[in-house]
Amino acid sequence: MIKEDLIYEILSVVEEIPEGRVASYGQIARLIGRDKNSRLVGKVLSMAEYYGRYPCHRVVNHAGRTAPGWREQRLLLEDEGVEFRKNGCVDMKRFQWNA
DNA sequence: ACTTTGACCGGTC
DNA sequence: TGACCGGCCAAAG
Repeated sequence: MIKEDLIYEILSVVEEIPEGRVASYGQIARLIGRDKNSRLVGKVLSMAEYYGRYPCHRVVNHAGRTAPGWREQRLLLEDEGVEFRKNGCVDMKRFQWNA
């Protein structure tokens, strides 16, 4: 089990990510004052569907890599205008959300 | 109490 | 970017 308050904090931040923008796990972790818990953020997001409808597809790792085993994520982002490089990574330089 | 496991991160080269 | 590496920390076994 993961603490409810932690889940709420993470999801409330994810909810703020604007369309056509992406955020990294570490970035989320920092925004909730837990800069060292980026891995937990990923864990929570992996079950985000269970807690409600959140734009969890706008979260990638620091290199701009999309989540493993989730092919749809890339399409969802492209629909919002986020561009990918040949290697399959988001162009963080241009699309990372500056909160 | 100890070990392993993750949708991870920041230096450094 | 990319590869390599040591660090992080809650959870589950």
